[in-house]
Amino acid sequence: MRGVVKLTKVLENGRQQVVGLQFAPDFLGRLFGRQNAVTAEAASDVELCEVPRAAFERLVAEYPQLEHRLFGQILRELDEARDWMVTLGQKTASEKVASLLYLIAGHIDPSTGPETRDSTEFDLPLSRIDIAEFLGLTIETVSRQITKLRADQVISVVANRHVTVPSLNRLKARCG
Amino acid sequence: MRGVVKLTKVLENGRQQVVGLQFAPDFLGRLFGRQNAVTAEAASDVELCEVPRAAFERLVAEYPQLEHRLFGQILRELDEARDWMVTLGQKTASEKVASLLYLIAGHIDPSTGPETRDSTEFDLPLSRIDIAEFLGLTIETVSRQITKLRADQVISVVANRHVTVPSLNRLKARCG
DNA sequence: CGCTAGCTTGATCGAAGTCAATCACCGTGG
DNA sequence: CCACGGTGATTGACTTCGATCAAGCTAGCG
Repeated sequence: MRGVVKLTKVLENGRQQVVGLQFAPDFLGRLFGRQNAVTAEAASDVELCEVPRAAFERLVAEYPQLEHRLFGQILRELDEARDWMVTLGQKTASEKVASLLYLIAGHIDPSTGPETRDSTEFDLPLSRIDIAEFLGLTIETVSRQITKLRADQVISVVANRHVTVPSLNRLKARCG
Repeated sequence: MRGVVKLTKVLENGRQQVVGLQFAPDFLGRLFGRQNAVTAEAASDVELCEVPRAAFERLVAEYPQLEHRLFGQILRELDEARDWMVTLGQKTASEKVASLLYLIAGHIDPSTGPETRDSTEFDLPLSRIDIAEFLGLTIETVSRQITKLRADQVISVVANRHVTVPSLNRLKARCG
């Protein structure tokens, strides 16, 4: 209902990768008892609506339209995962950081009104560690790239978490 | 029905990322006229069964069970995409190459019988360029890592394409 | 006050990228 | 049959980007 949840996977040796962010009001959970689960963790304060698995699955089985809507969301998640694969595989560190900021800016904004504004601001739901794990970088590299973006006036940051973007297009231009 | 298809995405500047491989007998195509498409390209000789979009969508709308099966496949693809994000984000070059070989070994094998064998062999459906684009590496790095895997007796390669894996477990151990 | 957690900054190192040469394999045409 | 060019893969020398190691800095809090 509110907030940001991060989905992560770990490798035996402790390396960890954030594989997705879910913003309200997405559905969260494994359908059809599938394995290979990810770990879900609140990244900000969250408020959520819990439904017992059995009841939910009965509901889904009974109303194909509900399944259809869930299908739509999963398809969107698949597209986002693939977009992110491009970012992870092909972009430089600074492009990665810019891309993540751009992604968050686009999703977190509660004012879903006339999205014509070029400037925006938001609170980062992720720590530097989370960001590094999402981007496949170290926190030091993330920090340096944020510093650089700040030096180039692409963003400004107060209290390490609150980000102001004077021009989303300028930020987008940094995404590669 | 037969063969391997690769799904790719490109970045304006020409950088390209393979975001998925589809092995027979997967369904291939965009459901529900979604945007944000990927490019599908045959990676080996393929044989496929084409269905007109309109007829197919009518069929899906009419038989929820069909939609349910497609849902299952997409869920699997999402899991695979997320697994691959971990590989792209956290693994070293040689782990990436080993992971790709392991992935292909697991999917391409037509003998879906008693999968207890620890050794296998197959023809790579991908060129070095494709592999590099899948892994977010350069062809030179891919080549060096393959050479190293060969030197360490984890695989042997003939004619650049035919790969023999004496021990899948040994290969898996190289995946990180 | 000092302590801790999270972030930034600097110095150095190493894995992978870049540039370039060579090789192996083919199909084509003289 | 063999020279020729073309494509894809390998190998080597060098460079670079991001990781690692190591201090500081800042803010919140007991």
